[in-house]
Amino acid sequence: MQYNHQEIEKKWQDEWRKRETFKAENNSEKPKYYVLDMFPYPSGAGLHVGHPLGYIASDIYARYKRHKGFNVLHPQGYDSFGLPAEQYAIQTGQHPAKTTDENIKTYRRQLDQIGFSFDWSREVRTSNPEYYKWTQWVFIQLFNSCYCNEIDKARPISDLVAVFEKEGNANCNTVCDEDTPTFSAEEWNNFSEKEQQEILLKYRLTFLSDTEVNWCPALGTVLANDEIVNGVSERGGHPVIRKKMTQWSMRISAYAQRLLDGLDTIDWPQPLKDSQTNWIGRSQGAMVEFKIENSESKISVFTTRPDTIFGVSFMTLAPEHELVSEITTEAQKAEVEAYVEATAKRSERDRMADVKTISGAFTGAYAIHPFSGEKVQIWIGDYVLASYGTGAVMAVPCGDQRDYDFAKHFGIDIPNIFENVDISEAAHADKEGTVIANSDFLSGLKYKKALKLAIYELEKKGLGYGKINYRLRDAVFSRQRYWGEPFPVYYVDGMPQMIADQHLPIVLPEVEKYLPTEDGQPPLGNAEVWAWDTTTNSVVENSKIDHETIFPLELNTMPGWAGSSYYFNRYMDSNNSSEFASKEALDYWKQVDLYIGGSEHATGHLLYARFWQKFLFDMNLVPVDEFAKKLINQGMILGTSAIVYRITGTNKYVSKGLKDQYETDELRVDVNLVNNADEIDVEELKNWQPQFKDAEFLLDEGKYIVGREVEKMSKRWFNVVNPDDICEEYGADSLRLFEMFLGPLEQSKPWKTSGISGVYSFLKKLWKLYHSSLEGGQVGVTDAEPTKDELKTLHKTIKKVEEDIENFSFNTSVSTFMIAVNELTAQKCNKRAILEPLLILISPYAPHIAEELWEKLGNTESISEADFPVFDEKHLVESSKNYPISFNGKMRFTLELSLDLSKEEIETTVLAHEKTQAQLQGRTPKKVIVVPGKIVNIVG
RNA sequence: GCUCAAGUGGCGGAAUUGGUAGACGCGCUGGAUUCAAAAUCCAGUUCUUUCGGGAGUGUGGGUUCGAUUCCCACCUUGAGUACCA
Repeated sequence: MQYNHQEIEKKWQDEWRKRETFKAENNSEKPKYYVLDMFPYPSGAGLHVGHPLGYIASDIYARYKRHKGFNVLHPQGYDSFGLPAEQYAIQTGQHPAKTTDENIKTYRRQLDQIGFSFDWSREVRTSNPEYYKWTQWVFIQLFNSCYCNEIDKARPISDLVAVFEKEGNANCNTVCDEDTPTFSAEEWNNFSEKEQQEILLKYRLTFLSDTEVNWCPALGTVLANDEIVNGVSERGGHPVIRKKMTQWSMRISAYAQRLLDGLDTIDWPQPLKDSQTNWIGRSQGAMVEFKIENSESKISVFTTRPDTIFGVSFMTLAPEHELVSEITTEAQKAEVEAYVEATAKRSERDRMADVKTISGAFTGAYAIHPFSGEKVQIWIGDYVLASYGTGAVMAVPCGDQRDYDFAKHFGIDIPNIFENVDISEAAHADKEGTVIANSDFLSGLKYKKALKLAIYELEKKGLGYGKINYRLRDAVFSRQRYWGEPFPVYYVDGMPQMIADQHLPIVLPEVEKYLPTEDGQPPLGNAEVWAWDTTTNSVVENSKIDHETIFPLELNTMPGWAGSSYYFNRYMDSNNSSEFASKEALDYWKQVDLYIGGSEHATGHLLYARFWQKFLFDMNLVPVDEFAKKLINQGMILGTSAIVYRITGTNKYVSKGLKDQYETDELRVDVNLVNNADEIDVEELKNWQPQFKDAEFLLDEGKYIVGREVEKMSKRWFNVVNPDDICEEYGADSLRLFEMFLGPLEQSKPWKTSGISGVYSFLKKLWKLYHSSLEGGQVGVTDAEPTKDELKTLHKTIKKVEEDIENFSFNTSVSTFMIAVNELTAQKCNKRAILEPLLILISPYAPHIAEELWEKLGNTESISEADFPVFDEKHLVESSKNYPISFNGKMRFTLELSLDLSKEEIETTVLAHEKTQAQLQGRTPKKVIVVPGKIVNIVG
């Protein structure tokens, strides 16, 4: 009987679906284990072989955990809001919901054919109203909360209102906007409703504000910082400019410290933690206030080096700083204005790319040094960023290279405040070991002491205070797009109002066009039925808006990361329509035990999701404040592009070996036309694209050999390999084994279809091993006692595979299986006691063939119900072993020694052997000393 | 620039409480089977050699009886980040 992967795989996929084999219950005697993949965005292109890598790994782990007696939750869903469906809609008029639905069907078919053990009864789709109802609900919870520094957690905004009514906000330690005014209880109570709402917006965890945003004109929308790469949009690579807009934001900065601290409690990859730490960017220092000569205004600066304050010889403001126009003197006005205008014109990208050119202008104004009272020039310069700290710096040219360069360039003084340090060539930025000099009360002190004393003196004199600054900005939450979650928000007199929970979801309205409106409104501005009737609590036609009972609804939608920031909680109880998950379900599953996904989400999804989880935890809505205990980043599978060489200016193509004889252009061609030996079928190529139809090909020994290039799998490089083709030809089990066999999970590696024949022939051998043990194709395994060698093979395999899975080294267990099958085939093993446990070991990796053979061995239950075999060391114990013997690390031989020899006996045996060796080689025997160790060590 | 990760045959990679480097697979070579091919099976495959051996895990040092593994310096590659005061 032949191994027919197509028949077997279809049979078991149907069977698993019918039997609901992988359905998880929300209560069980067994311990729980939650294995999650980052859910996919269902793109129109479908899956390529790179996508399932992480899913295969998590599936192996989930199946392994089931064998180990856990109640495993392993769900899957779709992150189905997103830009590509919307752009397709703009081009074709096709509703994004329809496109998305079709794409999901393709994804589901592709996922099913790989044989994943997902519990599909819990599927979520972020674009489903039943799902985004809860996204809107979380948004409302955030709106109704603020962050209290006193108890270091979020609390209801109503608590804050109570405080304001009683004592105003003077002593209120709650996170808020920097421009929040101070008021008394009396003032608060006298504020109008609108004024009160405006104040509260400065405290809410999601709030409206005029923010300078990253506006991408080509996409017609704003982008978050993590959606911008090298100054252009991550998607499409369009330029991004700064623009002021009224936007919803999330006050993630309130959680900066807890997001940092939480990293110590979770088992995530160090590089990922590092990049989150970097992104949050904590720096400890002080705020210092500088008075301005002949002015009421003051400049506050943030510095990490208050110990160097006596080295200040000038100050620099960002060109956008609000004091620039106020303090500039008549004489300098023209120069300063010209400079401000010039920098405004430069895009963010130019400014970033060009860090070497030093530019700036003197304002003519002077600040007063807080300690020495000396006059200090105030400059503006674009090396100071408006968006970090206060947008102003105290420049210490002797201690900071940028200040140094600026001072050198404009001929400003560079006072030296370090003992025995040469600053004629460059600034001295080292902290350790440096002694401060020429610094009044700080002179003679080292960095640590000087820092403390400087802050102490600043605070004592009321000139400043110690402060921790974070790079992490609040996250803009509004997108000018159609295909996203609508906000549950309407506007009364310009102030946002939340729609009550019981009226959710607010469903995305129909529009005729998916583009922004002509007057620049977001696409929802095209909707005709998009107003809120407060009497009926329903969405009604815009034409009815009267600003008395019927009000306009929010036109922006939520960003892509909204729906993905809590979905892991929703899976625990995804069909619950009255709560986002029941308390029982949340308390049972608690958090994700193993999360697998790409590292590209380090400062996006993974940071936002941690933020929401902490908020939900503060509000007692979830039981733990980190959503994923362990996380693994799977590497990317890269494509191996095929390149043909066209002789420049002609339609002639030369084989790779001949290309150096000509001047050629490189063109990528469909990788599927190339065979394992890098040879392309010229006839197929001619039919592939019209440009090759009449082309001439210069062959090398009758073959056209292509060049190869490893790069990201992408349609535009024609290097995409479709898993459908692989499953068709080799089967899902081969695909799964091969993807694991390619290399370490976390590493990026190129796909080369040629290698798959190895795992495919392994499966055929496995099939054969079981069939030669079955008499007449039926039951033939014997219940006879296995031999020592058979037991050794089995237990060695159990040990290795168990270790491999626990360490996520899935690549090496595939080798282990191959060795085991080869050994058992050689031993002609037909013992049930060996063959059954072996199948269980293999089943997480190659579940279909394992199920089929399991059934053939006479089992009626699914193999996924079987217990993982128990390793027994006694089968591996040997009586003797070959030991390496070395003399001075030079000469080596091996000697079989009994395991229970004493040290003296070993010495005698080795010496005897050495004597024989020496005699044979005609030399004098060396002295032998036994050095204790795992392996016997002998030194001459 | 800074942070992190990684450098092992023709290729993907294995081996790390320091102990026979190159498991396993691909590719390649030879053989068996076949009219032939595919498939399958067997043998070989780090380099070098005067067939005794010698060299060998990016480079140069160090620790050790012994280093792919530990330490120092350097080189290369990849990833992230970037005027963060």
